[in-house]
Amino acid sequence: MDERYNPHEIEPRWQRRWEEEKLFRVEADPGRPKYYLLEMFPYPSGNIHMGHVRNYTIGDVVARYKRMQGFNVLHPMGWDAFGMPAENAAIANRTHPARWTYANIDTMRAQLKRLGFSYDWEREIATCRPEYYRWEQWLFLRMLEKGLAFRREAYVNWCESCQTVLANEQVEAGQCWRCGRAVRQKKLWQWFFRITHYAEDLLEYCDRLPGWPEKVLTMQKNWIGKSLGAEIRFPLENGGGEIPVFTTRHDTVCGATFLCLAPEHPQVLELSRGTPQEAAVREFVERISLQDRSAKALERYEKEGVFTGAWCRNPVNGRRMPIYTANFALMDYGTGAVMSVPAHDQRDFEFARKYGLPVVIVVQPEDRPLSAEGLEEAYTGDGVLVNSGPFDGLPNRRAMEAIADFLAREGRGGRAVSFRLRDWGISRQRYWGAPIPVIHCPRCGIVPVPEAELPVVLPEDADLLEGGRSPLPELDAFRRVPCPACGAEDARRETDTMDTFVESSWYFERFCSPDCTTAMFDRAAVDYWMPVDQYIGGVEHAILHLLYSRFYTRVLRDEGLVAYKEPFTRLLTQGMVCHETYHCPEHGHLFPAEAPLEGASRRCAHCGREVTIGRVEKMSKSKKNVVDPGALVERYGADTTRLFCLFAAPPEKDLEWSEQGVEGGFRFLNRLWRLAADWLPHLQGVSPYDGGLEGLEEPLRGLVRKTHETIRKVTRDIEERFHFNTAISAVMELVNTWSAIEPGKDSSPACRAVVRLALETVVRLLAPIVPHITEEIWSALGQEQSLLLCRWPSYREDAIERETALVVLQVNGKLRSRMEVPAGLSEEELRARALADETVQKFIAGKPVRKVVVVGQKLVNVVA
RNA sequence: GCGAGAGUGGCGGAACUGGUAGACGCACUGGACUUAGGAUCCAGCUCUGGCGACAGAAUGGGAGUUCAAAUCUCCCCUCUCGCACCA
Repeated sequence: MDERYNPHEIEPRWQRRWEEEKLFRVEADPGRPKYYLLEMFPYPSGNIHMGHVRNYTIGDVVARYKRMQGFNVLHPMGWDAFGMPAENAAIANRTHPARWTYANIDTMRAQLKRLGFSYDWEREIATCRPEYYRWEQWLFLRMLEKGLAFRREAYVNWCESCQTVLANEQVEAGQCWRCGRAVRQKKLWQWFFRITHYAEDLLEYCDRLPGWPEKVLTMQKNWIGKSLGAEIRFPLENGGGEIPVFTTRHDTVCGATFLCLAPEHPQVLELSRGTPQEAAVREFVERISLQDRSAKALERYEKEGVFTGAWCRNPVNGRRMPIYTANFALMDYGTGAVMSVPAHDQRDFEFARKYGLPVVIVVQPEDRPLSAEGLEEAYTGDGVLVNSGPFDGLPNRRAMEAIADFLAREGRGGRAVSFRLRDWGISRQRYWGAPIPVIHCPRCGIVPVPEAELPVVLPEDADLLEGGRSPLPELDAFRRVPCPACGAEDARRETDTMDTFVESSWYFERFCSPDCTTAMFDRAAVDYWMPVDQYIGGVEHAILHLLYSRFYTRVLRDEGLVAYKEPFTRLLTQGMVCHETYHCPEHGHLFPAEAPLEGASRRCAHCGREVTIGRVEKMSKSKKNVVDPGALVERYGADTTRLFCLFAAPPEKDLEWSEQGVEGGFRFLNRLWRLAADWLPHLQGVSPYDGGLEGLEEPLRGLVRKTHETIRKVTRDIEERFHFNTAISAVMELVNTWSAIEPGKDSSPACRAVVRLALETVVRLLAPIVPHITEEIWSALGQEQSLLLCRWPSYREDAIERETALVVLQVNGKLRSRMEVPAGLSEEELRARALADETVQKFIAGKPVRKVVVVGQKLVNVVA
């Protein structure tokens, strides 16, 4: 072994060997227990960033660890390759999205390989390839047949700069999740997946996913947003018809004094027609629909509305109620109409006060009686019904039941459930996506592309148009097709493409049989590998990707294609990678390298001015607080990079990047290397010590014990909670203990055997974390087989037992002394020894001992 | 506003079911080796008082339960994340 630790020489060498010997390749093997470890596949944006490195390092450690535990581990990698950045880049660089994407994939694959991740590269997939998306199109047709895919005209979230529609899940605080531009409402014909069909099931199963973080499940539950309530239909005063309303407070129905319809509600314009209000309503509706979402969010407390000119009757007490249209009523939720009870709902209250509408109290709290005139805010608590005719005197909770029954009897409504979850809009007016396989025929309507004609290949010779518009609608070669049903020449192919979240909703199944040409996947392979045992990725996908995948899996199941309902048994959401931000008064945000440390402060490398050190924030290009993994690997190697990612914080927490911390990791590996090199000449041909503690003297005895204790600790830390940081520190402790023994000083066979055991253990425990340096030391020890094929070490109980115990002595709960006693003393014995202790005596100072608490072999507390 | 989570040395972070607070690492200080070292090795390192043994205080703040609280309960403060007119 070389004297110097040189990662740049050893790392590529081992990577080559792993690849040549195909050590990462796996096959389904029903005779062996499987473990499917998956990390969220990346969008091929051009370069691997620190977030990827962290995510994939965590995954790689688990994959390698499980492999050493004897599992048949599936650990694949691929590319979420469709999407808008490719189009933007294509325009900016005058290239084609496909060329840009494939070039990025090549770069990023090389970067991943350089980090030594144990992927089975023969299973690599890119979702933009027709062999992949043809099966997505195939399933789309099945969904179409079943009504799970459908088309309707709807108000959709429209992003002007992306020139496309966004799903509700893709709108964050009124802004586009991708570019940040304010989203506005636009009415368009769109394709949807009926995810609401599974709302109840998706919600229910949230409680059957014990391996998922509580936080993610809570987010999903809130997103699905089930509420129990009632539907109440309000008959219109003039002529027929009624307006259905969803409410969770049907107990307050007698306090409803007016109705509010969403401005987009189909009946709004109809109701106002011919009334003096017609013009005012039209103007209001127009104004509100032009408002974008963020403007609406900002004006959240500015309630406004207009009387439509129409009236309805309260179906319970017959009260005559004006119908308004109001900006706070959402077409998206419930029925798009609200019964307004100003006394018991804050929004309705504000609205009523603004427009001078009546307030009627129907729920009286027991402690303080309310009056309609004196009311300063809505009362939303419980109480007893008043002003409610036959329901007066009922506690409001019970009144809910009674009123629901009443409504059902009268044919005016009844119990109802409402979900917040909307159907998933999957149409994108984009080019770089999977084509939706249907044809519009003027005679036959929507005609599915015949299965034999799949895939509908995205034409790769198209050039993008100015503003990023999709070329597909103008590409006759693509768009003009004869109708498959009637042969009409003037049929037109659908030019919308699918949301890229569709591709990522089933890629984990495709990994099981990536080359399958006859179906989405090979059933036997999926039966063996799926579901994913451990999924790892960022929390940012807590709703979008994870909910869509759960939905898609249900579709596959109902199609009889898979046997399970949930795709991911365990989920780990890793924290973000953060870094300090640097800001120069003249040059703005600076990269870490542009703000070198000078003593305690930092100066701008361009102008020498002092740099303000900002808060620690998520690494982002715009703030320039990024560290390039490539540069890091070049400087320290892959092992150091991996080590620091794992050591700096437990995986679920945010990681604060620190140059000095990386340096520390590098130092540890150097130290391990040197120690190994120093000992190696003494360990040739020596077998590792395999006994218990008998017959060993200190310090060897201590080292053997520490070795076995470390195996136990590291195994638990990885197995139970993926706490690699504490696992690594345990190994560091073992190395510290070992390094106290000087090489060559004690040449006894026992010493050599014990040290060999310690070294081999360190190497095996660190193998999943820093695979290259450990392989190198392992082979220098004379081992011919790769560490990858080596089993995870196990510990001996009889090497961990201690013959003495350290017992802590407290007086009145305060630590006063300690004593070393032979292991296995009785409580009586411990109590006696504790009371006899000099320091304890001093602190009880003659006071009577009231109580003595003995805790195991660890602690005695004397209460005096 | 609603929901979830988190506050521990100069810093990142340890502390299993309440039982030695600060493992491990970084930074810092002193020393050794050295032409030199930002290399390596040894020692120290929560705060206050004391030469010292030692004593006192301390896990965001305040109360409480307990022989014993970073850990459990209640109130308050701060921060992060998610949802955001959801009827």
